[in-house]
Amino acid sequence: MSDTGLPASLEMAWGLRERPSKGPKPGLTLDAIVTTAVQLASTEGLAAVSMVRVAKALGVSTMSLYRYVGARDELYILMQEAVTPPPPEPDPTAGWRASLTRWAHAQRAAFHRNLWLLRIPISGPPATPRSVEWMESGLSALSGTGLDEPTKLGVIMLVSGHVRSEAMLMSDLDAAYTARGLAPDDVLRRYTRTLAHLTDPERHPAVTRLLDSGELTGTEDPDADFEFGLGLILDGIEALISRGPSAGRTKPDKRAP
Amino acid sequence: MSDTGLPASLEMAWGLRERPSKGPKPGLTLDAIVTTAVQLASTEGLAAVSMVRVAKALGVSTMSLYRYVGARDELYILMQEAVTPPPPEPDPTAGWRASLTRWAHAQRAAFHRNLWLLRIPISGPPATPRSVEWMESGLSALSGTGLDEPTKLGVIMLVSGHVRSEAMLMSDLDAAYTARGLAPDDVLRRYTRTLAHLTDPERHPAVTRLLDSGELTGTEDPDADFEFGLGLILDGIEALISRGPSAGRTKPDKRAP
DNA sequence: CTCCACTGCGTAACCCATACGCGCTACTAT
DNA sequence: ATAGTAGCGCGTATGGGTTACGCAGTGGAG
Repeated sequence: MSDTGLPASLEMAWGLRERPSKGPKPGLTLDAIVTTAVQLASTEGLAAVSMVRVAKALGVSTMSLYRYVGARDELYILMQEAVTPPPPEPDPTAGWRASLTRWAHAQRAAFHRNLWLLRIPISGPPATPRSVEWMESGLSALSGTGLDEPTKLGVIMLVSGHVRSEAMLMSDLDAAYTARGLAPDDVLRRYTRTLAHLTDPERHPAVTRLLDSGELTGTEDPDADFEFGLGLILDGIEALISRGPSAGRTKPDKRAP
Repeated sequence: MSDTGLPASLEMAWGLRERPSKGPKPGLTLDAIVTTAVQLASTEGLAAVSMVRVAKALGVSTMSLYRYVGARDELYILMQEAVTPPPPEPDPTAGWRASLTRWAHAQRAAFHRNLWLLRIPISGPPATPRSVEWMESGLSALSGTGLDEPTKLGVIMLVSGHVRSEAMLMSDLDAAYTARGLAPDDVLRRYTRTLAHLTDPERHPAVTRLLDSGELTGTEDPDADFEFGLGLILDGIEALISRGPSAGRTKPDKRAP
């Protein structure tokens, strides 16, 4: 009946389960484990977060951790949950556009604060308290737009997809210059040079034009890039909304092929 | 001078390097290795592609592979390159919107054909022949729009970000139901039920409204979702273009803070 | 005909996740 | 009080992985 199908540690996160009070006093806390793992990820990247390393950092044996966490992937989810801040407070006076903009920026900030988040492989739909809070927050930013519910969902998924994309780019760049010992600018400069070597003005006229234009803002000014894309998306949403409340998403009624 | 900084196998992909003709005849080809790896990924997922497994499938020892490929990540890149089709032929009669739409669809199709592609961790900017071809193709779709070069780049990155996002969702869903033995629909149904259990109409009114609406098209009809998002983005681009050629991307001249 | 660049590969060092079961602890029900 | 038992930490073992290193042989270049 009330079986959520969720792992035990996640049910704890939802407050559905207490730690039992039977056996010997636990020497560890889920919190301590997750905090240590997060610290490790912040300083050495997600790849450094292995059960062995976390246990060593806590001064316990590897297998102890499995009393608290079902598997490594579960630990990853808990780490994500731990560093994800609550969504911004709703501002009833603000319109949908301002609200959604704030929502997107907050989400982006969270990713940028912990770039390793983007390295966590997603294994299923979000089922943590925080992720549902963010979903709630995003949806409610669109109340008053007259869009129907599934369309709202489509909109916030589009926006958060954009956020993820841009943050992923940052994460990649970060990984690239963490691997070698280079500065971010160096990586980009080196890349531009390499590209210039490899491209052929004949076969790649457009790329050549871009390189010749000098201003490779590609990833140089991430803020501007993000803002630019978000602006375009919001413009598209605006067009959708003003097209009338009934428009919604045209459900293509599949005719027989 | 002509040092690209690229790994040897990638330089081969660009045709910059021949296999030397000295020692004993190579018993393997890069092609054979990559093909085997791709096959393995298609049938058992990217996680099954280990040097050990690939070597075993080829009937050679593990270490032999390292004569052809510098590291596992390099093999991943070569796999990506191998399965990525060339971008669609440009159609000079088509406008930018049709061209870009075709471009996006082709890219999406490539991802959907090989969902494991999305599981490859990106470690740097794209530097393979195919990825440059796609870049070229995307940029040239926007010639005639009057946008300046960096803006064009921003636009195609936005679009391909959307493609990636949607495909990633598919890949996640796929991973979820490959892991357990469930059908895709079951995963979604189960998720909806779980979410309904966990959410509280008081704390999550908007999510509840969504769930009550019945039509959880969230990931149910991926095509429609993708089309919807792409349409919004293209609308945004259209607005940008018609705003005038000089508009470009407003470069925020950073005033002193 | 000699040289040596290049071949495949065996070995081994080093990571990792996790199943299983032991000895023990301390709460709960009697 | 006391027995029962759920829960604890952890040692051991299994089975996976990547990759450095160096050997013995090969065959084209000089």
